[in-house]
Amino acid sequence: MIDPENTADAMFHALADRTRRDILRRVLAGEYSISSLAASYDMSFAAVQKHVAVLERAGLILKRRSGREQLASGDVDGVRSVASMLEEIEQVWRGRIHRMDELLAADLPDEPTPPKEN
Amino acid sequence: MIDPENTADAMFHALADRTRRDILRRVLAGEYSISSLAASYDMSFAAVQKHVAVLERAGLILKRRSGREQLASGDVDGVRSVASMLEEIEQVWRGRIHRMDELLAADLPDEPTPPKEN
DNA sequence: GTGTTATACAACTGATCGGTTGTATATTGT
DNA sequence: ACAATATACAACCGATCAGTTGTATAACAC
Repeated sequence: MIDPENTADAMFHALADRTRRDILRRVLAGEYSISSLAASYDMSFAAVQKHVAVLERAGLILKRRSGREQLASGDVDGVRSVASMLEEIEQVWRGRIHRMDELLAADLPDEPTPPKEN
Repeated sequence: MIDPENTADAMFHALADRTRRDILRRVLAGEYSISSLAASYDMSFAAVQKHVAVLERAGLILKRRSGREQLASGDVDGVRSVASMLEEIEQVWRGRIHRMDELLAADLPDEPTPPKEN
């Protein structure tokens, strides 16, 4: 189950909810117990607990026990791995531009390439 | 409906499905009709059509009519705007580190940097 | 001990999702 | 004119989702 596509599914799904994105921002700024997080939202404790579980399963946050509290903190490496997935996707587009450049170079063999793109 | 949170919902949701991510990679590499895309997947034409519609609503692809065909191509600006959302989220974490540094600096008021000399 | 707080988890519900089939409407090729 | 192709869209279905309530357990405070 280390399939990167499954990981991508879980990460993008976790990010596709604004409450979860808000929780992620909070716990990236500092450690929060689930109760203190739950106090910030107009929904039950159990609902917030589920959101935290989704973020944890996606590898976007880490939990640490401290007595009876469960402290959550954002996992910046998880966020970065999502960013690198997007970079890979964008790289496909750069490949297209590159191929277009080569095609133009073949059609106009004597033209020094004008500066391109971005 | 220019709420950036709604946009984020739509974009992350669109990316949270591997078939849609695969379609996005294809149409970032070049223009494809919906039929030609549909031929690549083991599902009905209508299912692929729905995936393309989700990607289009999320602002990740553009469609262009050509006769009876609908040609889809990836919108790299959409992909980049998702990446910048992630950068903003990661920036929250950088803020935490920055505050931690300031706290350490306050505890050690005479050491601006930790040089190891002497 | 009692009572309160923090968490975990199961069961339920309405809404949305990802897929299907079927039908309708243009467009193209003959 | 006709048949084949490309798309659009509605209706349906099982699965998952996002929320709820309720119950159970463990760690504090007194």
